[in-house]
Amino acid sequence: MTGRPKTPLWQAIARSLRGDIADRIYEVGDKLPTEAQLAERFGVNRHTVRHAIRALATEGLVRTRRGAGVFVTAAPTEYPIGKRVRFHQNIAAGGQAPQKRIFQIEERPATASEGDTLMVSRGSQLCICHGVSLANGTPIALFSSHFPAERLPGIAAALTERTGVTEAFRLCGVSDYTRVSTRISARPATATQALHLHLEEGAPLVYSTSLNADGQGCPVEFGKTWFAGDRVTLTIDGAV
Amino acid sequence: MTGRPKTPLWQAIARSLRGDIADRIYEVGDKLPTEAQLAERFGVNRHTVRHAIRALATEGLVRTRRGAGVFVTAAPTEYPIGKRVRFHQNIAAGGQAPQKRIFQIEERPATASEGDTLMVSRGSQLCICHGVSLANGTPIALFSSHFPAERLPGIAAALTERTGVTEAFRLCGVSDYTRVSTRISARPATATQALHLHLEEGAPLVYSTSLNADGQGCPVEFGKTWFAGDRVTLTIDGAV
DNA sequence: GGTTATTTGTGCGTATGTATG
DNA sequence: CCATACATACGCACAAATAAC
Repeated sequence: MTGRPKTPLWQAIARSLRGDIADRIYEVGDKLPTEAQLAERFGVNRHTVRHAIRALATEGLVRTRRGAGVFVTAAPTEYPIGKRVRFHQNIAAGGQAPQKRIFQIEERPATASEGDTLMVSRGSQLCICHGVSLANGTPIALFSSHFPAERLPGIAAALTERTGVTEAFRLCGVSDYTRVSTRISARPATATQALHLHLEEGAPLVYSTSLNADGQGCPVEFGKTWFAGDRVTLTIDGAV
Repeated sequence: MTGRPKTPLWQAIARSLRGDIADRIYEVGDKLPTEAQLAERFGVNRHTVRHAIRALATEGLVRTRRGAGVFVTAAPTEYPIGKRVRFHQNIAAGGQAPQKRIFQIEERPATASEGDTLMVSRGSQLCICHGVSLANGTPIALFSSHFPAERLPGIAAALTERTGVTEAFRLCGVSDYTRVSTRISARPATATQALHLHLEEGAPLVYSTSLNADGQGCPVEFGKTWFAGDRVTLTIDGAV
């Protein structure tokens, strides 16, 4: 034959439909084309389309109603990236309930490269916060935030008391902060990452590193974030 | 034992080192820690580290010199995203040779959603350009650019003659254009995408959709881009 | 320029888990 | 159930190239 289609047809179709939902070709609440129409579009049997739709339904992306059709119930979370990136605001603005779960708060001296990015001397104490971000109860990202502990007295305690980073910063005397830079690439999920994000090992993640600074341009946070690739869309407004 | 490490140790180590290079923890030209040091850091035998390094060497990321050490020879391409995104300038600014290969130029009427984003009526003619972008000869991204043909007379011919989109626009009377919005997520590579990008099927891609408009804010291009996740890092300057 | 310590490259032996027949 | 083959992983020893003194 032509080649060998390693991926089953129904998976390819599910992926295609998933992409259409992520691209807002089908908005939340929209009715998908009928199974017969989809079967014709993809050139497959209706059973194959049904298999794909069943997969999307178990993922919670669509809901089927007998006699009515298939309806989009959820779409990837929009996550705006700009000068002011606030997790809670970002998620809440999309009409979803933001939530954070902290795994561990670690304190250790900075390595040379960590010190460079945060503009502190090597060996200066760091406070590192590992956890997961959720929207509407489903995990969307893993994060590990690096804070310069000596510049932010009491940051570790503030992070455990308050859920938001913004509030924790305020307790440490940082009234405002802005995003200096963001770097984005894609990585496969490790076994442990997949576990926490409820994904398969090797599933594509959006890996982002970011630097936040206070009003004087002094770095206050260096963050690494692993977004579940099919559950989040980072958006960048041209104006930023 | 604890769990079952499905992925081989040497692959996990290779991935970790690959990430460190992408994060610029080890810059191009830097010497990696010795095999003995890495073996101690990862808690494995030196042979296992060697296996990982061999994998990185075949990828062209590092080069080994007996008696001297292991040196970083390449790192992911930096691709700045901002108000003015120009492929050739982006790649050239990083000291790499930009190149483009066009697979097909297609002309067909716009669907309803395509018309919405490009602000043309449904059924209005579109010019769609499929191809691959390369840096230093290695493919880094697949793209399909959608142009409103009626707004840009002669765009199809201009795209075949000139390599750059910027020059093609100029031929059609668009002297300048800026990035209106960018949307980013991660997707696994399909079989055909993997083929063109020289990746494994399912490898993580950064999937980006973008909208460019002319000086009057009139959309002139809607683009979809699939970046090879481990070969590109999108960077967003806070100031843009 | 020669000596020495460091570092990669190579070889062999052992053990384990997994897939195949 | 057993034999075989293969990939993974560890341990030890030594050769060869490099760099530093």
